[in-house]
Amino acid sequence: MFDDIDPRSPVPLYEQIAARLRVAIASSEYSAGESLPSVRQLATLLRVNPSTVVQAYRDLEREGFVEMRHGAGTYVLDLPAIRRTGERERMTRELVRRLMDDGARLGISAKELIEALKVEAAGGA
Amino acid sequence: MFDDIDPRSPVPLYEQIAARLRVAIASSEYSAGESLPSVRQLATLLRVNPSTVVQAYRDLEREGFVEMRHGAGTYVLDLPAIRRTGERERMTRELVRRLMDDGARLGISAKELIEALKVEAAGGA
DNA sequence: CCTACTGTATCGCAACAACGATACACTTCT
DNA sequence: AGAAGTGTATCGTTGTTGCGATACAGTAGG
Repeated sequence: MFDDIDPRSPVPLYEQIAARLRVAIASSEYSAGESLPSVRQLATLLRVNPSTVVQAYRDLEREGFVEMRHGAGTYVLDLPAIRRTGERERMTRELVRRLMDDGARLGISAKELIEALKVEAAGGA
Repeated sequence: MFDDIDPRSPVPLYEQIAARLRVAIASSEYSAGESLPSVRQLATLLRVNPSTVVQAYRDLEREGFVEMRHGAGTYVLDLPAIRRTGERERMTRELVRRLMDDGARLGISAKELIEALKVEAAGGA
C-alpha cells in the first residue's frame, strides 16, 4: 500500500504519505471510525522518522479527514461530516485559483480553462 | 503599473513581477518587438535588487514571452508565435486533469469545480 | 575607440522547509 | 498503580529559496 514512497522524490515524504492516505480514505480503504496505523508503526514500516508521519497526519487532520486523539490513536472521520464543513468550499477555491494562476502563466485564459474542464468532465475528447 | 508589488507577501517578489508582466504582455500593454524596462531601471523603480528583476525576466524567457539580448535589452516576442504550438492544448488538458485529480481526492466533483471556476473567473467572491 | 548603457555570473546571507532525535504527556488495559 | 501502547513538543541538522552585493561581459551610439 505504501510501495510508492520515494525519499529521493522532490515532493516531500510527509506529502507523499498524506496523499496516499487521502485517496485510501476517499476510496473507503479505511472506513469511518477505523484507526490509522500508529505514528511509530507507520514510521517503522516506511523506514522514516515518526515526526514525518506526524506531519502527514496533522495535514490530514487540518483537512478534516482524521482526528488525532492524544494517547489513543488517529481515527478517520466519516466523509459526509468532512464535506459539511466550510473547509470544502475553501479548498475548492484554492484549487481553482491555482489552476488560473498556472493558466495565466502560460497565457491560457479562464474561458479556455472552463471549456477544457467541461470537455474533460464529459469524459475527455 | 507596478503598484501592487509587495515585499511582505508570501509570494516572492520575482514571481509578482513576472506575473504582472505576463498579463501586461498577454493584454498587449507591451507589443511584440517592444523592449521591457532594463533590469536596472525596473529594479530602481521597484526599490528591489537587479538580481530579482533578472529572475523574473528569466522566467518569462523560459516561458517564451520574451527574449533577453545580452547588452541590448529584453524584448517581447509575438504571442501568436507562442500560442501556435500544439503544446498549448496539451498543457491545458494537463492542468485540467490535475485539477480534477486533486478534486476527486477531496471528494469534489467536476461540476462543482466548473461552478467555482466560473465564479473566480468572474472576479471571485 | 570609448562611454554609457544593456544582460550575466558568482558569491553571501537570512529565512524557511524537510527530516530526524529525543524527551514528554496522555489513555487504555490489566 | 503500572506497563505498553498512543500522540505531542522541542530541539538540531541539512538543504533550498529568496534576495542582495558586486564584479564581469556584451552592444550601440557618439
